[in-house]
Amino acid sequence: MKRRGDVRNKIVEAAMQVFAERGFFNATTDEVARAAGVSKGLIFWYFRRKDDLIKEVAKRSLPLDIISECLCSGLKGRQLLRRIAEEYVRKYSCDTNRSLLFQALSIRSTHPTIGKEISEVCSTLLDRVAEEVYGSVDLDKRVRMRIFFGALLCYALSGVEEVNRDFYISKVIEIVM
Amino acid sequence: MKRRGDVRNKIVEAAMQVFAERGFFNATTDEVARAAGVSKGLIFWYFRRKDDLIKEVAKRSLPLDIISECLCSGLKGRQLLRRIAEEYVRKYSCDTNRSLLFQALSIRSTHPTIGKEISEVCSTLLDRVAEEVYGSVDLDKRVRMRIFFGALLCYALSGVEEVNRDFYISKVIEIVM
Amino acid sequence: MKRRGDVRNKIVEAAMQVFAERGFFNATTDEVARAAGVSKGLIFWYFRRKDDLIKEVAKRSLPLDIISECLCSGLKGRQLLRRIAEEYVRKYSCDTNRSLLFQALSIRSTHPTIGKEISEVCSTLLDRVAEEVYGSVDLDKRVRMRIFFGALLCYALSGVEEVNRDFYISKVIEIVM
Amino acid sequence: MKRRGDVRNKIVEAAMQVFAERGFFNATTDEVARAAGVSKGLIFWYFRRKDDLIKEVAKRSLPLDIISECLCSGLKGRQLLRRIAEEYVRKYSCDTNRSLLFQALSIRSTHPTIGKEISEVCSTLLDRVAEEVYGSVDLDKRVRMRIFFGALLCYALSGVEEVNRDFYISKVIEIVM
DNA sequence: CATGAATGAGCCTTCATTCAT
DNA sequence: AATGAATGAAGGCTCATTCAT
Repeated sequence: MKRRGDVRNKIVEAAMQVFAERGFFNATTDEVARAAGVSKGLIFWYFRRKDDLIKEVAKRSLPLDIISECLCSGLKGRQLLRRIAEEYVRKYSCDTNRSLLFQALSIRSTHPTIGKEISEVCSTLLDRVAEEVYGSVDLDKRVRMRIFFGALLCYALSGVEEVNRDFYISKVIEIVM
Repeated sequence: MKRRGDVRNKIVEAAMQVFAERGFFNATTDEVARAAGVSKGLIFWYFRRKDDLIKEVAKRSLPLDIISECLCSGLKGRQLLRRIAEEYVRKYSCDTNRSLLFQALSIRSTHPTIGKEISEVCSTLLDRVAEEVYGSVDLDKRVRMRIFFGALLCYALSGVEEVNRDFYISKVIEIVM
Repeated sequence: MKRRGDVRNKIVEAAMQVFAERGFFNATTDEVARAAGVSKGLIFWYFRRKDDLIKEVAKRSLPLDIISECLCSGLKGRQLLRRIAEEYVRKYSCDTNRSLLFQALSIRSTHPTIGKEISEVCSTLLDRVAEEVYGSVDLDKRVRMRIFFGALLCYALSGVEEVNRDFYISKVIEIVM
Repeated sequence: MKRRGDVRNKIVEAAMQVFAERGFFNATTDEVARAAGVSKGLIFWYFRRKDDLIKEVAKRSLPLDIISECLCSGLKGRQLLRRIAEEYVRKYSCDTNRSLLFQALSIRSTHPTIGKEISEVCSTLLDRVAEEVYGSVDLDKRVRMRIFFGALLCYALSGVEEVNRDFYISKVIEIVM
C-alpha cells in the first residue's frame, strides 16, 4: 500500500540525480520522468512548473536541514560545531550533493524568487548557530561563523578525501572558537 | 582604427553582464548580441558554440587571474595573503562577478570539459600560494589554505558590506597564519 | 475514433506534397506542418529528425511498392512486364510522384545511409523480376531488365502524355522480350 | 600568366566536386570556397547568387555537351548512336558526374527557372538526334529515342561495371535500330 | 492519479549575401 | 580582383506545459 507522497518523493530524488549530472536547466523533465519511472505528465501533477521542482531540489541541496537538526540537538559550543561539521561533510561526501549545492548557490542571483527564500533562511540559521555556539552574537562572532561555513564550503568544493576529514574539522573548529 | 580582438572582447564583456543577470543557460545569444551591439551571427563567428562563450566567461569569472598576478608580485607570507584577499574582495564586490563566480563553480560538475581545466589550474595555484606564504607545503598548510579561500568564498557568497571588509580580512589572515 | 498511425501517415502524405513542390531540402518543417494541419513539434514527435521524414518519403517515392505487389500477383513473362509497366506509368502519371522519384534517386549519393538501403532493395527486386519474366537470370537478361526499367524511368522523366502510353508500353515490352 | 576565366572555372570544378558529395543544397558556399582555394567573397564576384552557380553546375552535369559534340561529328545512324553511348558511359563512369546528373534531373521540378531551360534544350536535342539517326522523326522514332536514352540513364543510375559496357551498348543499339 | 500525444514559443545555429578594405 | 568580417533572415529542433483519455 503506497503512502501518499511516495511518488512525489521518488520524483524529487530522481530529479536530484538528473539535475546533479546535467544541471538544473540543461536537464529536461523527460529525463527526470525516465529516471523516476513515471510519465512526464505526472511530474506536472505534483509540481505545477519545472521551477517548483528546481526550488524543491535546491532547498534539499543546501545544508539547512542538517543545521536545523543540529540546532535541535541541544548541543552547545564546540560540540555543536563539531556535530554540524561532521554532518556537513557527510552530506557532501557524494558528488551528487556537491554538484547540487553549488547549483543551488548559483541560482540565487539569477532566480531572485528562488534565491530570496534561501538567503533569508540562511542568515537566520547562521545567527541561531552563533547564539548557541558563542552564547551571543556580535560582529566578531559573525565573522567567525562565516569563516567556519566558508571552510566547510571550500571543503565541499574540492571533494572530500577521507584521510583529511577529522584533521580538517578539528583545525577549523580550533581556529574559530 | 580597431584592433583585432576588440570585437571579441566586447562580446565577452557583454556576455558577462548578461550571464550574470540571467544565468549561463537562461540567457540567450540574442540578449548577448544586443548587449554587445553586434549581430547575433557575429557571436558565432568568434565563438563556434554558445558553450565556448560560456567557457571563456567562466574562466574570467574565477579568481585565477588575481591569484596569478599576486604570485608575480614577489610578496611573501602575510603580505601576500593580504594582497590576495584585498584583490579578491575587490573583484567580487560587484554583483556581476559574484553571480558569475558561483555559476562558474557550479558548471564544473555538469560540464566536465570545462570543469576539468578549472580544477587543475586551481589546485596548482593553491599549492603555489601555500609555498610562497608558508615557505613549504604539507597537510597542515593545505588545510590552512583551504580555510583561507573558503573564508573568501563565503564572503563573496553573501555580498560584501564595506564596513566589515578590513576587519574580516585581518581576522582571516590572523587565523590562518 | 482515430487509429494509431493515422497522424503519422497524414504527416508523410503532406510531406510528399510539399517536398514534391519545394524539394526535400528547400521545404521547411513549417510548411509540412501547415500542410498536414498539425503543429511543427508533432512532426518531431513522430520523426526525430527531418532526415527521417525524408527517408520515409524517399522510400515511398520509388517504384518498390508496385514491383513487390506485381511480383506477388503470380503473373509471369510478358504479362508481368505489362502489369509492372502499367502500374509504373500510373504511379508516375502525377507530377508529385515524378518529382519525388528523381529526388529520391538523387539523394542516394549525397545521403549514403538512405542510399544504401534503396540500392540493395532495388537490385534484389530486379533479379526477382528477371526470374519471373524469363525463368532464369544471366547477363543478357539483366541487361534487358535494365533497358526495361530505364525506358520506364525515361518515361517518368519527361512526363506522361496519355496518347502514347499504350503504344510506348507495348513497344518496350516487345523490345525486351 | 593567368587567363581570364581560370578562376571562374576553378570555382565551378570545385563546386561540382562538393555538390556531388554533399548535394546542391546541403553544400555551403564556404565548402566550395575552401575546395576551390579562394575566399567566399570571390564566389559571389563571379556568381551573383548561389543559384547561378548551381545552374552552371547543373548544365555541365547533363549529357547535353556530349550529345552536341556527337551531332557535330557528322556521324549518322548506328554509328552516331554508338558514339553517343560511348561518350555517355565515359562521362558517367565517375561517381561525381553520376551524382550530379540525378541532382540536375531532380531540380527540374522544384526549381522551375532552372528546369525550364534544361527541358527545352533536351527535347530539341533529342529530336535532332532522331533526325540524324533515323533520317526522319515520328512517334515510333521518338519512342525508340526515349528507350535509348532511358537505357543509358539506367546505366548511369546503378554505376558502371566495365565488363558489361560494350555488351550493354551493343544490345541497346541493336534493340532500338 | 496516470499517460503520452499534441502544442507553440523560442533558442541555437547556419548560411547566403554584402561591403569596407 | 580578392578577402573575410559582419549581417540578418530563417530553419531545425527542443522542451515546458496542457489536455483528452
